[in-house]
Amino acid sequence: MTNADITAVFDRVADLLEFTEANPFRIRAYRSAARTISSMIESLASLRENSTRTFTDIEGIGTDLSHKIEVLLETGSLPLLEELEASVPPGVFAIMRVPGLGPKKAKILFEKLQIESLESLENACREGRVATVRGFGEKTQQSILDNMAFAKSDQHQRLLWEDADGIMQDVLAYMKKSFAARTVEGAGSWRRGCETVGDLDLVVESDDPTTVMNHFAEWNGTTVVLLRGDTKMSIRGPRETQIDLRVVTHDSFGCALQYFTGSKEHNVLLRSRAREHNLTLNEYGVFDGFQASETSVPEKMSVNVIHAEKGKWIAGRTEEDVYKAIGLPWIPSEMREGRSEITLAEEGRLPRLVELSDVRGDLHMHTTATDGENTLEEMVQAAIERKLEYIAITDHGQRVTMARGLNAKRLLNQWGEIDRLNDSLSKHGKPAIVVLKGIEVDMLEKGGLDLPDNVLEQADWVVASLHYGQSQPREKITSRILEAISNPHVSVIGHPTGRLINRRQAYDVDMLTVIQSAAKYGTFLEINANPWRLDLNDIHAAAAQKAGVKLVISTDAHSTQGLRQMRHGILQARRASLASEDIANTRPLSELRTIMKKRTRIQ
DNA sequence: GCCGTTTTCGGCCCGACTGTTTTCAGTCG
Repeated sequence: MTNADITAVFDRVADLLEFTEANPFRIRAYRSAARTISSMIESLASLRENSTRTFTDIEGIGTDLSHKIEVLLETGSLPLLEELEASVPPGVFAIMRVPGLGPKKAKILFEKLQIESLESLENACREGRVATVRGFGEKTQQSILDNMAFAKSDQHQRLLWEDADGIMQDVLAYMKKSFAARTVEGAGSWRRGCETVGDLDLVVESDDPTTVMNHFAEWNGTTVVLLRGDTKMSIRGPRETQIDLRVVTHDSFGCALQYFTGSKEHNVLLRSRAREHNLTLNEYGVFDGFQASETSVPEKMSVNVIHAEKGKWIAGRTEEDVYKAIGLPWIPSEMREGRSEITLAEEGRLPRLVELSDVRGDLHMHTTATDGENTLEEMVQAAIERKLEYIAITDHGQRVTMARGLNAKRLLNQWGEIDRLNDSLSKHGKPAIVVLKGIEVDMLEKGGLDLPDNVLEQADWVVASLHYGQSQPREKITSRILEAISNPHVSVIGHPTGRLINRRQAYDVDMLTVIQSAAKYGTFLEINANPWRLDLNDIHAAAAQKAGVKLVISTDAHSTQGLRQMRHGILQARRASLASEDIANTRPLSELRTIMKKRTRIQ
């Protein structure tokens, strides 16, 4: 069983436990363990065989879950899961896809009306039977019918960050036009720079929530208002995306932004930490004591204070204030995943994360010589306009026949063109840009590369990628990649796992071994900035950095527009807690060449 | 089900909104 299999089992157990009135903290324990395991780079199976560590050394795994992992690795199944599957009717999970129906209501509907599919639920609503059940009413019945089409649709894939960003920029620009809105910020997984985004979150500072919410309702992207209270409102917007708005006062803005940025796990840790300091943290502020009196809350907060907190208000205007109040420096939003960021912050070891402006070169792109849309000259011109100091032209090698991949003759011709281009660029002193002679070679199905070493040795930069035979077994794929890593002419492994977000799984590769080998040979690993790829992902990139591997963030641009995708790779690198010094293409070209020479000395 | 220098038992983050109640449970984030 792989880590992904065990993650799936624990998540499934948690889902099923929701129906059994189990202790919610027990459910949380399964979810938390699943999350931790899914973000481990080392497989549990190999940890069991090779390591001196035991499963209980893993945060959130105690004796019970440790034993269950043993059973899973040994037998491939878990008795608890089988018991639960037998006791929970299949089909209730479909019912929970209706907004507003959770495990409790789904269970009641099954027990009272024997409903276990969306179809039987729809019929029961049309016949008025749902409204007769205690705890349900006419409004709930109508709401279920209204949401039936949404629940039946399987178009609920999370948006790519790039697509979410398009919607976010539109709605931010629109909300900033509201005269009642003093500050408008996007939060949630968009602000954390996640690969994909489920819904969008907006936080607005204002003393006049009604006006702000009216403005929101009138946005031309709003298709339906899902709910609306005094300070909180949700709409469905473009591409069926839910957009949540919270309106808060000046004194609460930092806390609200922090809270709605998440992640949930980060917030739980932060609030626990606040309690340890005898403080309470919520979206309105940091308060002295667990429970205190209503009187000392600032008057400006009166709108929000009805249910609330009572203690002395200490902080909340900015995120910096909030973190400071609980004894921490501000933590960049991309790091807030509840992994190790709070410990790093505590110990003053937060890295200065890499920024787009640190990037000096782009080392993976295509031209019309293969499957690019723009010529060599156009790509170079676009790179100059983006103020890059160097680029590598890396068209496909000959194996990629669909892209008219280059054989040795055509490649050498292209390199001749690049030589002439560099000459003309440097005719009047220091060139605006240096163009490296590169190639994206293919790691062949049977092993080896699709161009010979005597050609590759003439290259400035070689990307090795795997495009064919992606369904080969783990050992075979891994050995193809290890062979390329040890090839002295290969500079970097391109999109090392091959996954396409929402479209194609990563091929099965032993990433721990790949990383260790890349560290040994000084071969770089790529963070491919294409928004469908983002490959390596944050977990792998962080593990690579820890192992001493240098990373390269590349656009893999197939057009001049594609060069703009660098920002996605930067976000991914920031999620991996990477600093500028971890990224090879933030170096001046002379330094990059030095790092590359170091690796040839290892041979 | 996990965790621990106040604890091996008794905690575990916190609040808005809705619909259904007649004071609150369920859902969601």
